[in-house]
Amino acid sequence: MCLCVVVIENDIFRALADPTRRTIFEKLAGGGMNASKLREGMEISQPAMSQHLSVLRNARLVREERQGRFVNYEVDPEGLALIAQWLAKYRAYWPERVDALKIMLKDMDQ
Amino acid sequence: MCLCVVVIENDIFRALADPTRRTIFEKLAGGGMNASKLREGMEISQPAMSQHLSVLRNARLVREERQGRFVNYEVDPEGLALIAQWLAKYRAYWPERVDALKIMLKDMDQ
DNA sequence: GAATCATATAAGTGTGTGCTTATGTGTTGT
DNA sequence: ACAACACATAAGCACACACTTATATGATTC
Repeated sequence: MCLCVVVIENDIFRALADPTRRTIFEKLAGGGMNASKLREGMEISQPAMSQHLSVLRNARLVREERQGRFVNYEVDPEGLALIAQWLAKYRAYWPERVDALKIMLKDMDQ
Repeated sequence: MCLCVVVIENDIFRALADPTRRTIFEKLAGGGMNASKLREGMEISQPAMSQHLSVLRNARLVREERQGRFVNYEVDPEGLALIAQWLAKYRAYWPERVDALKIMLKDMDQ
């Protein structure tokens, strides 16, 4: 595995280690939106949100798109793919508890 | 989702956020072994290893089994299943980059 | 039962992380 | 041009984290 992937892998897991960032990511998974809208109902300062988004962006979990003076954020599949790739390395250990995985597979395999 | 899963989810991502712990986990994925053997070729102190294993154990990523005065460690599929479960929530975003996932699926679906 | 070995825990320390307040940058509207 | 707005960055601070050394626990061997 090349160095760059390992480095990003590190960024990904570190990004997801924070519960606030996981919440932000989950929110974005429901549909892209700008930073202000993300803050709604979250009790988080504007700089804090900006910093979290920066971390998620560096981890390829989120990507941005300028739209006028707003910046629209959305889930970046790249990061998720890298997690899946990491997880795939350990598939030998999956069969012991496949309930969640079965669902995952059924939805993918069409 | 129940609180306990969220808490463990947090433990999992925090555990994997450390590169040394990911290395330990990867080593164990190659086959269970005791803490002393894990240290071989790793340049890590005995207490540090013990602490890392404790974190991985709390995250359900690793489980222990006393064998005399040794403690054998091995991958706990529980943690991996929880990651897969977390990842499954975002499967809507997978199709955009499925190369790694395709492999994952092919190996599972038998 | 005393010495030894494998591992765990305790306490202390330097560094990283997530927050804060303050300010900078870039865009829209008047 | 300038005010208002959305967001980013800078600097500082409290706390978490990964390490260290020292010591404790628990199991084997002599």
